[in-house]
Amino acid sequence: MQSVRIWKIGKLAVQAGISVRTLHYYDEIGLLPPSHRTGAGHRLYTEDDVRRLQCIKSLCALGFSLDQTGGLLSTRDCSPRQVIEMHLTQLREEMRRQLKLVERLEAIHEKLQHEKTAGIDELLGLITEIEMMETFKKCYTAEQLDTLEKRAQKVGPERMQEVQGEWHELIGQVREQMNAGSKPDEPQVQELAKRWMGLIDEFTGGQKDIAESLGNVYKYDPTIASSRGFDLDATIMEYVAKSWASLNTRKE
Amino acid sequence: MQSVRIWKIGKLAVQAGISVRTLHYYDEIGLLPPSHRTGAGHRLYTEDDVRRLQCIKSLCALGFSLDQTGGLLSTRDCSPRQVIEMHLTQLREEMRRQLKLVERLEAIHEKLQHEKTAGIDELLGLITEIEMMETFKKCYTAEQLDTLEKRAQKVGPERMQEVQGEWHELIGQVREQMNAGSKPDEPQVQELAKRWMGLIDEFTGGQKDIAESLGNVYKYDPTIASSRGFDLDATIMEYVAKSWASLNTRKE
DNA sequence: CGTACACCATCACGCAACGTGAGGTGCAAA
DNA sequence: TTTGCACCTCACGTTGCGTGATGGTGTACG
Repeated sequence: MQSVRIWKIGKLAVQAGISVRTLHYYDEIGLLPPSHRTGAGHRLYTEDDVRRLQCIKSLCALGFSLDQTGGLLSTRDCSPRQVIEMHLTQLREEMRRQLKLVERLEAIHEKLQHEKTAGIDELLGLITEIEMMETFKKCYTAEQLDTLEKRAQKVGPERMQEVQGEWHELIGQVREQMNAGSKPDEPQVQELAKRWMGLIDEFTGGQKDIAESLGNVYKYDPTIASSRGFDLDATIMEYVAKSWASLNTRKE
Repeated sequence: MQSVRIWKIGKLAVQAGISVRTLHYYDEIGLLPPSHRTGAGHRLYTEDDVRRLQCIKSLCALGFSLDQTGGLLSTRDCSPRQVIEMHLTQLREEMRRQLKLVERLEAIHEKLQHEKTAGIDELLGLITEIEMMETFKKCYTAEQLDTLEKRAQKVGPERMQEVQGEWHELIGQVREQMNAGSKPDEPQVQELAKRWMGLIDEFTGGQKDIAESLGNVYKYDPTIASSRGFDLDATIMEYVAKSWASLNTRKE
């Protein structure tokens, strides 16, 4: 109603639908310092401040961090197009992760319906089972999947988890050798390669086609490996393959 | 290879693919205290500890917090079914939010392609515009939407934002009166009702059908109001409606 | 036997975005 | 003058660790 409109912090908080503490915080980090203060130190916000706050709220509602928001509001010239695109791809990535989680949980939930017992141990068995199947599902035929499932049930979830630990260890050791500059045909590397192939054998029940498919999975989509927690890439797999080959050629 | 297998913290970290600090932390919060320590205080993990760690990793991978994970692992009897379901619904909720964000950003991104200028002000105009349209899109006919869009362009984004602030203020004042026990036909409440209807008028360009639809939006889906940042529910709207009605009956 | 070096230990601060008091003013009504 | 509300400035708590700082251990090697 007056020519100059001024808000104290409480009113502004109500008007913007946020808390006083939030405004304190925005002041603290320099995102929205009030244009004026009273003699007693009370914050006084002008219309410009209010507009800035609206902007901040909008950008935050789009998922930007306060830091990014501040950046967007300060750069007068630079086009926000790129920022938006980056943010968008990032969000989509996040969504994919979420979707995977939900799918996993749904699978577990469904399996839980069939099982009568609902102890924590069964739950964990199901979880490892589903994690495994999920990894393979993309590349195997139904028949192969069936074989793998039987195999997994035979060795049991504990051994599966143990094996996972051994993989981590083994991969670490191989990477060490690689970084140390060891050649693939040196004996200590060949030793690692033997353990490597041994694990694969146990895993696949010695069926070559399955082992090969497994190799392809990791070869053509390294993201799967990292999603399973493995620090694995094409160079390592090639290194081990060479080492294994050097073993076999000598034997012949 | 030996009958009793013991891991020190570094080995276990490598084997599990996590950091030493993480194991320190899990010990600190009591989630995974090692079964033994050496005389010098070095942590010694047994096979049981390793299994527990695998469980923890699995549950975390499913999106449970460390707290929830600890709970799941400690409750031997209670069925985890409910926990899973709760978590699942929560995750789905989260996904819906994410999806909304992505859609909004996509809309903004598309609009940015058409606009030549890419300053921050235009961006903010687009954002408010899209937020508005999104609210309405669910309940209006194409014709009404068109009217609303023209209306929004006419008043401009700044005024739209200002109005939003006034809404917050107004809603707060009405809620105050309600909580204070004021009757709808008391003059100060009627004053608020007048402002309320004035805002709606400005908003809708005075078209009754649009205003009515708007009322229905908020009446039948209060979640929309809260997603727009309004602390609005059916009781408040009824209260204002009564107050407005009391004004009009007196006039006649 | 000493020493070099990797590994282990315990603090303790930092991050994001505030929530939640605690303890002390400013200002207007009763 | 007292009450009471709105405001102020610390300052600690949240989650899941990362990243040093500083100092003790354990073992392999000369």
